[in-house]
Amino acid sequence: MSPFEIVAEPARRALMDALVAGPKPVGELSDAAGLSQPNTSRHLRILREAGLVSVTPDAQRRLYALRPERLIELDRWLIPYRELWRSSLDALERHLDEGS
Amino acid sequence: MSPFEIVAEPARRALMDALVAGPKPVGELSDAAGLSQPNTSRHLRILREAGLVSVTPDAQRRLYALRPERLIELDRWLIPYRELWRSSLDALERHLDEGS
DNA sequence: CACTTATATAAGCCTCTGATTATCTACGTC
DNA sequence: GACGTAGATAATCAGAGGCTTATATAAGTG
Repeated sequence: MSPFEIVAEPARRALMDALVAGPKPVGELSDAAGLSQPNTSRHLRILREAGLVSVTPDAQRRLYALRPERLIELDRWLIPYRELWRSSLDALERHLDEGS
Repeated sequence: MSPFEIVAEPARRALMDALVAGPKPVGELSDAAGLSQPNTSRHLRILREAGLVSVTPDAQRRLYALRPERLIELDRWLIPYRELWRSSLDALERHLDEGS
């Protein structure tokens, strides 16, 4: 599954956003993302298989952590578009500066 | 439809990629993206409704052009993750520099 | 005005995926 | 070793979305 598809799902973005602050067990992620426990596990599994999170067992809990490297692909795809919107924003700015 | 979902679809990324070079009519987009004509029209409609492309009639043709502004949302979402992978890449670099 | 080209829309099918409910496993505690 | 907690998995269901085929509109061309 491509990072694009992974990130398309709001539930998964919510989980990832909750992980930005640091590793968390499933229970906390479930609460933070407002997902049921099984659903949380399912999406975490998808994230894990896509290489976007890692797991380390901690007694009966599992600590999930972000592995953001695969998002670089997304970032690289954005590059040409970024330049486009920059130039259009620049144009707008110039337009405003002219006071016309 | 969120930009995340829009961009999740390979066919739509192909269309957008073809538009980076500049506006194009449907026929060229269809060829460039390797999509059937109706399918091309369908995805272009989705892109249009999401505000990612604009259309200007040109006789019996329709010229589609990129409107990349809405991708800014995607870019902003990436910011915290970008910092994470930067720091991990930096760590790797330091590690290699140490020659250990 | 018939014909062709360019594009849009409609209908239908099929697959994929997300959510829920219920169950199973593993670990810790008393 | 019974019980409670944390998490994973299975089964099922429902809905969304993609692709194709067929048809419609609209604008040029003879």
